[in-house]
Amino acid sequence: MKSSSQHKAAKLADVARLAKVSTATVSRALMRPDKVKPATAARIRQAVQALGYVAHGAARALASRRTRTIGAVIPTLDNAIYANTTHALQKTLDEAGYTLLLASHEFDAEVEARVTQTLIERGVDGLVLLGTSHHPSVFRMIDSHQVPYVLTWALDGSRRHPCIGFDNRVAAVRVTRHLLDLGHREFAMISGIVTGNERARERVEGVREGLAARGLGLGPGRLVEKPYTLGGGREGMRELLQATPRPTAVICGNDVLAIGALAECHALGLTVPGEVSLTGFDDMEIAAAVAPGLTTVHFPTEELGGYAAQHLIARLAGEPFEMRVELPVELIVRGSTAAPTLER
Amino acid sequence: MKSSSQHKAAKLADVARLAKVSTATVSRALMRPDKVKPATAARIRQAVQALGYVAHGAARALASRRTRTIGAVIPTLDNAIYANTTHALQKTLDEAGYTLLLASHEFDAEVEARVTQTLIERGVDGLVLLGTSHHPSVFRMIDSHQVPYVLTWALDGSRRHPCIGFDNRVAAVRVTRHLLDLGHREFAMISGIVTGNERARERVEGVREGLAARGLGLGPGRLVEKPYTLGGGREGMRELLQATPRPTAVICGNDVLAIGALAECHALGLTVPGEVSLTGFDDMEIAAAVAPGLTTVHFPTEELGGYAAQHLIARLAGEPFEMRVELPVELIVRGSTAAPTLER
DNA sequence: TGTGAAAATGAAAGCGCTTGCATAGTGTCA
DNA sequence: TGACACTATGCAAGCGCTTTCATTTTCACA
Repeated sequence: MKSSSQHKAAKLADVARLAKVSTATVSRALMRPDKVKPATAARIRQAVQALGYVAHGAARALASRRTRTIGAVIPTLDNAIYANTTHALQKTLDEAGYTLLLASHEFDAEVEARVTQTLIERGVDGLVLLGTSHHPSVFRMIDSHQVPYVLTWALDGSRRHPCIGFDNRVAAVRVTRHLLDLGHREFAMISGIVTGNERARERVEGVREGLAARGLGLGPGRLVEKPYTLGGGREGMRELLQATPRPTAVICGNDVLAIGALAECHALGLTVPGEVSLTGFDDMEIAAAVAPGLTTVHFPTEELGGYAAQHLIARLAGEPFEMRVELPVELIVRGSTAAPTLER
Repeated sequence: MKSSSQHKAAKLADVARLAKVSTATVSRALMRPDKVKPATAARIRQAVQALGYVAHGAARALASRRTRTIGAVIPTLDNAIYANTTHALQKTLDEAGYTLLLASHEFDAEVEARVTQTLIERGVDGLVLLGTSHHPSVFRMIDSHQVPYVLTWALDGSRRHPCIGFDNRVAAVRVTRHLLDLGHREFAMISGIVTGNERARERVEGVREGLAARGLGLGPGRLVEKPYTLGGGREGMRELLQATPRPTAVICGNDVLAIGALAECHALGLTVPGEVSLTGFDDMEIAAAVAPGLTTVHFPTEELGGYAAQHLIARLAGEPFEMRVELPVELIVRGSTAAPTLER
């Protein structure tokens, strides 16, 4: 805690000198220990220890032309559901010796393009993108720098991009059918903002499709778009309640919106599921803790993170990889949905 | 989307050739445009555009000995409260041309030391650490590499480290006093895991201090330690309810624990605040949305992120900086606390 | 139009590491 | 014990950029 402060950080040459070998050998001892005689390796390890040597990442990256860094661009940190995926991603990468470089863009396509450029500039070896819709310059940059990448959370319709994700449309169909089967006929939806977010869009489409199959639809004033916040959910609920006849089933674009909507129902003295049934998507931990429990769709988000990491790790190691992986989704029925009270 | 795929990424020399200037001039045009004649700069800009040139970060870092990267080590991504801070941090850094390198350790001190080393290896220009307790090797590495850093969320008692944070102890005293003033005498606490987490520890100390001032204390069986999850809160609540007399006021280590505890009360048919008053810390968005609203302590977490960024930006620019900034906390009283029902 | 100072540019030396190739050391088998 | 096949190490050439220093241009003013 004192001596070291004076000196500048040790470099490879210092270690080499102390261990009485060349820098080449030290480098090898650090990168592929099996290429070095055990005795030498031990001597080097000692020197590293003694000097507190830490490799200079930039120099290493420049010389080896790899950074052992993977970049991930996510919409926002402020959503536990991405946190799950990101955590699994980080963990799996870490175990393989890669570092995760994380960037978020708060649902702004321009910002996304900028941070992606920054990541490429930082020399990431691979890139994890969330969703399938991206600023054209994103794909252009990826293409011109030949950065291996994988799209996540959604499935690429064009089948041109490697992807690992869920079928959000099917998930929405399933929720809708559940409500239809309970007897609901008056539907409404609080969607997330669909601009540049095909996950949100597909969920709306799925609901429409599910309804259409029974000759129903989402009439005017029956679909509102709100940011993925509790406030958005409350506001959305308030707006939907203007319409007559009042919807008996409100499908929310994710659990956060649904819990906001639930809070608003409580505030308004509207019983759930008595007067209105509510559903979400994502199955966050809190969906089970609120009262009543939230009917929602479970997405294996951690698995997703692990798979995304494995995909890139395999690719970077020159191994074969899947172009398209679809993960299963599951409807979770809890207390927030029930048959509508027939009183008309 | 086609031509570029063939070539390898353009480098500085290619731009220089196309613009008919030296690499030095291109570099200057990119770094300090004012040092280059406008006409030349325009020509260079054009060449950059035409080639889709993106600077090689590692080379740049190696030559300039700065990465314009700041590292942040946070306990977990899976907590909206850190997401707030992190987002503000990222935003402020971004505006100053810095990139945030984020790492989490899931409350494991060994992992924290490892990721910190990785960040230093990656050559971060500065480091943001969360909390004041860290593995000794963390400070050793920081010290030997002379990395400017700042501790956040808590205030360093030793006054040796630059820090920006809150007085968690005082926050806890305030909550305790509020409950005492309502007339509570039977207290219990669900704390977060205190090992290596002085924020959690200080909150416990604050509660003890607040109680001691009125001649009370936290008896055996009245303090449980749980991880910061909803499940932790539920479990904690269940355990505390074993004791007799039953506590009338339960102080939770953060809002997540409190909401878990609230859910458990609902499940057990225990009314809040009728039979038991509940409080949290952090004032997450959801604290206002649950029913009843959660009494908690608000911490200006976004401000914290902004300040931390500014601190490092100033320092790296050679400007003066504050060694210690304390941010104010505020008690937010909502519906989850009330006077105890006197029935003994 | 000539002069000197300031502005703009270029040449070249690294930044700290990896890695291909050459060389030295080690062990094996006849 | 000598020759051969490895294995372990060293040498030195970059990786793509920034930056110092020297040189050339430019421009204001006389």
